[in-house]
Amino acid sequence: MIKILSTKILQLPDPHQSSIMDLSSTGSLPCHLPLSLLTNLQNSPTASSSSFASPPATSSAAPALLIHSPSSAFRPVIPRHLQPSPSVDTFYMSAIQSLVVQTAPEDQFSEMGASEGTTSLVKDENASTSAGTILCQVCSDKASGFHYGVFACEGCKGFFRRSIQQKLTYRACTRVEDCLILRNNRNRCQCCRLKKCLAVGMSRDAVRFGRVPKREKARMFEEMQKTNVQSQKDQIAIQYENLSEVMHKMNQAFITLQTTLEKCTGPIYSDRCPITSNFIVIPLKAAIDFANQIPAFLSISQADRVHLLQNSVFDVMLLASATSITSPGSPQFPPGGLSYDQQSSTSNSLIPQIIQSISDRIRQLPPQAIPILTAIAVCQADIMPDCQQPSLLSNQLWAVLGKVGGVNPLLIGPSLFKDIRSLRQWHNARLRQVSQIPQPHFHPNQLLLGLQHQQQQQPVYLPPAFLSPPASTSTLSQSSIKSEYIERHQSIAAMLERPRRISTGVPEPLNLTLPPPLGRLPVKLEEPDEELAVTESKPSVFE
Amino acid sequence: MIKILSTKILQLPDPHQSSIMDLSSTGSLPCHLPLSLLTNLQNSPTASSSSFASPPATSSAAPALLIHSPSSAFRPVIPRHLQPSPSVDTFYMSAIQSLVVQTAPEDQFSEMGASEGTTSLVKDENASTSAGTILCQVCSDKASGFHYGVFACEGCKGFFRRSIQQKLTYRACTRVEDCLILRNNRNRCQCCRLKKCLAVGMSRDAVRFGRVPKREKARMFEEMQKTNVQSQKDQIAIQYENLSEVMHKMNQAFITLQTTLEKCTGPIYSDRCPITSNFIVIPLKAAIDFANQIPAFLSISQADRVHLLQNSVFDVMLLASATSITSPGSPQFPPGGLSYDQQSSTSNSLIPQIIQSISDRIRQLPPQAIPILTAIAVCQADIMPDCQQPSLLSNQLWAVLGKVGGVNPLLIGPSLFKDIRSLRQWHNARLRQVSQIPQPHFHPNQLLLGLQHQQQQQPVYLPPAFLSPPASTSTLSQSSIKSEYIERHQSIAAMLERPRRISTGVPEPLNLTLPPPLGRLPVKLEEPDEELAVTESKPSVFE
DNA sequence: AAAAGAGGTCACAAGGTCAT
DNA sequence: ATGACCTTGTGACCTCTTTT
Ligand SMILES: [Zn+2]
Ligand SMILES: [Zn+2]
Ligand SMILES: [Zn+2]
Ligand SMILES: [Zn+2]
Repeated sequence: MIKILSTKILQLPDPHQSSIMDLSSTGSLPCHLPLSLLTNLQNSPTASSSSFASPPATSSAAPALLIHSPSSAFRPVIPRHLQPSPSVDTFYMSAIQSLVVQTAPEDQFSEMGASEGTTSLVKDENASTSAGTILCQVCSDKASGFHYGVFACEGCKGFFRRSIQQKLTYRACTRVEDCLILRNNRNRCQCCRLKKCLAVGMSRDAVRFGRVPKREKARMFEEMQKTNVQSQKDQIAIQYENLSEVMHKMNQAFITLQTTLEKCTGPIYSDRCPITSNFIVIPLKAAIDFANQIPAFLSISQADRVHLLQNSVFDVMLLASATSITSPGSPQFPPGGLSYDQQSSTSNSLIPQIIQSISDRIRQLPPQAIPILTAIAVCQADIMPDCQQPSLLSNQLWAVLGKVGGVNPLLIGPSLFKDIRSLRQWHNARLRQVSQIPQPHFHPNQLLLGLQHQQQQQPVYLPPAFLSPPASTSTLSQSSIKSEYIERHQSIAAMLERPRRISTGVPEPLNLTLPPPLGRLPVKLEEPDEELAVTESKPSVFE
Repeated sequence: MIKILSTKILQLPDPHQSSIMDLSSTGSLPCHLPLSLLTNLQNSPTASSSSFASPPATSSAAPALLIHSPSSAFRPVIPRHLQPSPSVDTFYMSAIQSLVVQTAPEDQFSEMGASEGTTSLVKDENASTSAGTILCQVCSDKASGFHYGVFACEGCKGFFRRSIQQKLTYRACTRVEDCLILRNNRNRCQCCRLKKCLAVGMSRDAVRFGRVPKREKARMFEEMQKTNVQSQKDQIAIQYENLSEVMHKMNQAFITLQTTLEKCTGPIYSDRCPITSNFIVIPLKAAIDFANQIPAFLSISQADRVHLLQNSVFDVMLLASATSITSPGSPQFPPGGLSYDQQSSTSNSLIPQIIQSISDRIRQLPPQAIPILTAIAVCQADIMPDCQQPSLLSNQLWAVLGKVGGVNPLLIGPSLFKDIRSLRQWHNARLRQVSQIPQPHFHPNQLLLGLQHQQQQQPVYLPPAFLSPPASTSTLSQSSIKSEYIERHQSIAAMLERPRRISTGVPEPLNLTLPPPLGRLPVKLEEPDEELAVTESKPSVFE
């Protein structure tokens, strides 16, 4: 019995350093925050699956929490037992989901239990690496079958056939004969393509005709799985080949993030639909835009992207605002500055101190390390055991960090993330706790983080959806409620320019390398078409 | 037990010339060696069974020659009576075994006598020709039964049926209508396939229905044996059809071997695990890689391959380094040149002279003959009476040698091999003799070949494992010692990239042959076939 | 009945075609 | 030159028939 050794993910920087802070201690040190945005952008508990079991007991009894209830339509009540994850701040969860998914869900299909239409659409788009489709062992395109002994796409099959029929010899590689062969670039270097074909075992002697023996199918499947893992690695690695390019891209994205965040400080007016407030959506969008600029971030699956972003917006905001150019460490950042409320009974007054400490530690790092650290914060926001793509990505980022930042960030990074995560968890717990003990005349976001306004102008109201139950679109059973959410998300999506959709997950590094359309164009017979040509056996024009 | 009648192997060049050298003579002529690698890569006695009884008599008198004792941890002592074969350099034996097998040894199976897991894996790969399955008389694939008067596989059965049903006429053969029909290429020439079908007696009139009387089965079995022998021949012959291709492949492999050997000269440090030294493993790997590039070498059984390589590494090194491009006959090859120690009491000082003489003779041969000669050295390293595959292979190689090198190499070759074999035997005897009297402060390789350092830089230490008892994984009974070896071999395997799987000549591309243990058994069980194959004396692995 | 081959079936791959 | 389709086999399984 041959055991397939799992491709061990090498964890570059092991977080062996322990946290230096204990969030359970108390104190009373008021402190100005340069991080006011944090008070408006929250995220969910880190491990949502672990908190599955026990939803808060008080949830179902929620009375009228808010005085200014903008519109009760924004607060659909969904029975707890239908909710898979009892996260509180479902508004942002849903908003992030919408912003990431960015494709209009199709209502007509989403009713059915298995969510046939929507789910398959979304899944098919980028789950080709992990799910059932077989990939070409040469270029990781979709394989059309088992050709010359390996799974190969039509392109590689034809290429190899031509190569061996007329014993073609190609011009030598312009590089070191190590070109990564992917769908996008498989036509750039014939030499390396043929080399890869031979390397994966293509051979005229290995042809297999006829029906596939059933006993071999399972083995083929295993083989294919390994290839998929490899192609995922390649897909990620190829986008980190050029270090300076990576750094430039990340720096630009980070600067954009910071400037966007600085511009969109403002109050949330409770008398308007909160979704229309730029104060809420723009920062979210900025964080997502930044994440999308992380090289190869769009190569990982959409579900993972959503999950990662839902768990890392806090961290991104913290890192971005702590090193903001206009307010490097000074409390000038919030126009109406906020400070933690040390009077709040349940608030931990050490929190401001901790935030300040974290900010200081961040600022002591070399400036070029910050964007990478922020990217890492996104990519390892949560441990996702069933998918290693984020780990591959964060490993790449750690490597970049080591190259540009030296050893110091590598050492500081893990403990820094640990502390940020602790802070995030405290924050989330606070959020949950507040939503469970509603008060009359409750001023949401004062309690939410134990904040109070120092300057009484510009009251900041959290949107009521903040306290809504989660609106996970895949688990909703009531269509009316669901469509409501869908409407919201569509409004969000419509407000923002539609990001380019990631075509079929893996092999599309978005704007990096545009695949030149070679060969005959596919006729593209969409499968849900009418049966116009189904009944007739051959609608061929030659007959 | 059924013995396969050996088809008389025609010995092309009969080694009628007698050896010109007598290794028992003595002398004292120091000599530089251009063959320093030989001092580090040894192999076992040629005929292990014959040298079983009497180690050299002078062995017991060796005094303490060496001062530096390497770490004794590498010298596990196993009682002599546990060792089936008294070969000394078991380290290399085991290493070769590991490198050839190239699959991680499976401890759980190798304990049992029949070696259920590992052996069956190995056997299945290339012993299908000799074992109990009936082969198709047309293409040597596994026959599915008696079709149209002959044993045929499903493919040939269907092909013939189609041919006679719709009286198909195929396009004429592009060659001389002499294509060898084998499983791998049976679809390349329909013309010759049909011709072969008719040649072996396929006919619509020969159909036979119903149950087969047991009387006939014996006769069928004999028929099958002939088919097996023929298929082995074909399998080898088909890989020697294209002479230029063969030559190109062999030349490339030989050049790779030489350059690899030249690069990995260096000392072996006794303070490190010798297995991690490239100086030891890389040359071994290079020799094996060269052998694997010999056309049809991988078509012979794995056990034979191991045996041949274990007995021919010495010869390969000698041939490769004697004709090394960078040091053609000059002593520049070893960085710290070595010479034979004429002071050693038991050393035969004629040896350097002999090596020099052999090297000179090798270099007088046409250059294109050297790779083939080296391949022949591998393939007829030892006489293996129970299997004629190596003989078939070396016959092919002799034929190639005659074509490209003319008659001279054919005449010189046999005597050259005889002398090399004598040298090898002397060398092995020396090795054995040294290892049997371990001394404190023993310096292995000075004694091993009676060498001393002329220039004191770059001391060359043989790894102590050189003197270890054999580590044949199947015969070791002490698990602790065994695991030690296994650990070593795994480290070897891990250090080297796994060789590409060969899809060429071998009937099965290696990893595809593993039966999947998933779910229920394949629809067609293997067992009923065996009754047909052999009457009752089948040592099936399934029983 | 049981065994075993003839013939059929049809999932599948090699090779050709030709718009791109 | 490429690659999406197409045609032409191929052969693993299946059913059916014949024999013991
Ligand atoms: Zn491909
Ligand atoms: Zn290239
Ligand atoms: Zn056949
Ligand atoms: Zn032919």
